[in-house]
Amino acid sequence: MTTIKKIAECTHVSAATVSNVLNGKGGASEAKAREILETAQRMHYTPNLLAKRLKNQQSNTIGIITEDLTVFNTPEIVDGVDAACEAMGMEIILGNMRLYKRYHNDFTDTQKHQQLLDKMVEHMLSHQVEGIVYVGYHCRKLVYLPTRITVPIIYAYCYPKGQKYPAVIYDDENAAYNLTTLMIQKGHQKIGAICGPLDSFHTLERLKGYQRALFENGILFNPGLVQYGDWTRSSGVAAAEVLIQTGVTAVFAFNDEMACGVYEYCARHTLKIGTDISVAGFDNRDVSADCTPSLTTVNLPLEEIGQTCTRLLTEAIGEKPVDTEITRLPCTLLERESIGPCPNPAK
Amino acid sequence: MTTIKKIAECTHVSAATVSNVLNGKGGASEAKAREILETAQRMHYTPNLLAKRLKNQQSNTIGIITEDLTVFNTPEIVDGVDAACEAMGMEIILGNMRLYKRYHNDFTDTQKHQQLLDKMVEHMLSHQVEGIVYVGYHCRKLVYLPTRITVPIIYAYCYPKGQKYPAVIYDDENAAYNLTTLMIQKGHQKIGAICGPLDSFHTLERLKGYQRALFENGILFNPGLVQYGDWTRSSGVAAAEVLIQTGVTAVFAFNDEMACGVYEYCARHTLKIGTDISVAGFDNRDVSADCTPSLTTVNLPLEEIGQTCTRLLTEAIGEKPVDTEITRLPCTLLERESIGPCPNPAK
DNA sequence: GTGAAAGCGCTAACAG
DNA sequence: CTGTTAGCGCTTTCAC
Repeated sequence: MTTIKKIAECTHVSAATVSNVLNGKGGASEAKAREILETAQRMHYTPNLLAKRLKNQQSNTIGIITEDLTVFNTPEIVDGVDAACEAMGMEIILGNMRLYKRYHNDFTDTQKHQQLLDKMVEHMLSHQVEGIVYVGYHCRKLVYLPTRITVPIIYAYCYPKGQKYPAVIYDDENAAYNLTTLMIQKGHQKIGAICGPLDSFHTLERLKGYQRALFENGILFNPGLVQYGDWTRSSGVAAAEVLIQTGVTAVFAFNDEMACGVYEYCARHTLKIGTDISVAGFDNRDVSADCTPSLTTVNLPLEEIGQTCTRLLTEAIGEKPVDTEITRLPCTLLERESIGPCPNPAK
Repeated sequence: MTTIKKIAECTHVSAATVSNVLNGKGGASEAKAREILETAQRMHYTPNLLAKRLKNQQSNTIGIITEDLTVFNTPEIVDGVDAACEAMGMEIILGNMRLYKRYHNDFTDTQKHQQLLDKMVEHMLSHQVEGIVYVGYHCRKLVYLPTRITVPIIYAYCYPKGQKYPAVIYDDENAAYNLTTLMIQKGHQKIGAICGPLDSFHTLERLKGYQRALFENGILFNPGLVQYGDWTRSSGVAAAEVLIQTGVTAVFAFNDEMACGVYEYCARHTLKIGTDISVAGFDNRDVSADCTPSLTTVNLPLEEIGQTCTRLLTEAIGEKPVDTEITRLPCTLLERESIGPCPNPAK
């Protein structure tokens, strides 16, 4: 381990001078400075961040707590936080609770979660983090919150009960509204919807957007055109079966997997997607770009969520007044091939 | 910030004693000890890890460098490393190079990569990591390696040129061999293969496994039954078209996406998968479980790769003799519904 | 049992 | 321009 002290010895100056030079603080003769720099290089000096931070009393680090890193949305969000941090010279430390792997969708054992979370927060605090980003693995109201936290925290892809802390999620409703509007613009009037479960936040929001688009275009909302799936492909197939028999010309599946189910149904019944029937999904999962015809879907601003969190967090760290609002980031419509004009525009 | 010193003041003992008690080192009267513990609790004492580690001269931390966190295999591997570390009281720090996002599949700009990597390693070293896991985003021979590294390093999902360092990958060949063997056991003799590009490590290995299975079962290898795709669904459709016309009864797609392409082709031509024709994929992507019929595929031991890396790394850190072998972890065959008996077992 | 002292690597304030 | 000193929070001898 090459230390400042060793360099000082070799160059016959004091540690302070070496420190100054290495940090570009000037205060050394041209010659000495060069000698020090060269020696540092030659001896492969690597500053010890632990010591530096201990001394400076600031870690320049924020903590990311993820509910589960292996769930599809999480890596992108972490990536966003990471990128933003890099850009502003901050660092991250990652704490993965592995909630999904441990408990799947069982969110009833609040106590266990609470315990895990508190341990995680404590751990982050031990690392002297200056703020924390909490990344949920699906959008929902969190019922457990850190018991004791001494730094700013911000929630991504979920939002805390009671709105005591800021949160960044995406705008489900407008995305669904835009997508439905696009279908209407293409001449579709009988548009089926394949929702997720009714108790899902996403279902509710997307349904609202769908309904608003219909309303604003003077189309009667027909509850018979709404089916409820469970986000799986097979539930999409089942819903498609029902919907297509009602004579819909377009189907809006609330996620890409269920949209694939619609594809499957159509393939079986030799309905040509984009011609005989239009289909849209949601989430922009890998498969949506790969299927044929490519699936029109909604891209989630995951990376932006991460970046926005970082920005808000650093503002909060900088003692700016924190507002505890929920920020909703817009999604982008990915118009691809699966939505075509209505085959029989005459109503 | 509650420090040991403050606790010492409050309890009228020295910092040394507080330290001893807090670390369960004994050397204090029952009464004093209890008082100290209580005070620490009450004042929400959180140990400062920076100071602790600086003093102890060991960080208990390993660094994970990922080529790109957002590529499908990476989070699982990171999760595996993380889990293993947690189990042995180690910590991780994550450094994401974002190679895929920055350059996509362009690995020609070696210099840039080299620079990024060196910066990353330097950064990790600054954090006093005791070892490094490098997570590639696809299996290949790495042409750039850290210029200077002073701690053990181990490669996951890729392997370094010249084999100077240990690596952990998975066993493509045996997985393909097992899968092909399964098809043969079900009576299939004309088995088509849809490979990835010929210059891919995965293609080569899997092809070897496929060929070995044929050979061991006395089936002539017919090059006409091998098609080359580019891992995308649409290339799977195209390959299926060719293969199925040759009269194959089973198709082994070298990834799930291309297998989905086969599904699509079959749906269009009303071929029933698992009955009229058997299909298998590789990778166990989400879609494979969701499609109908569910796709028989190969599960990649991603988490195990992470765990194995951690184990090997900690051994290396413990000064155990390091061997620089490539460890190949077995994949598991996920037998689902898409492979059925051969429709006309008479050859 | 308990505490004083020294020091991990680094920086900041101040003196020369 | 350069060095001395002190100290960040913690632990570890080694005396008492």
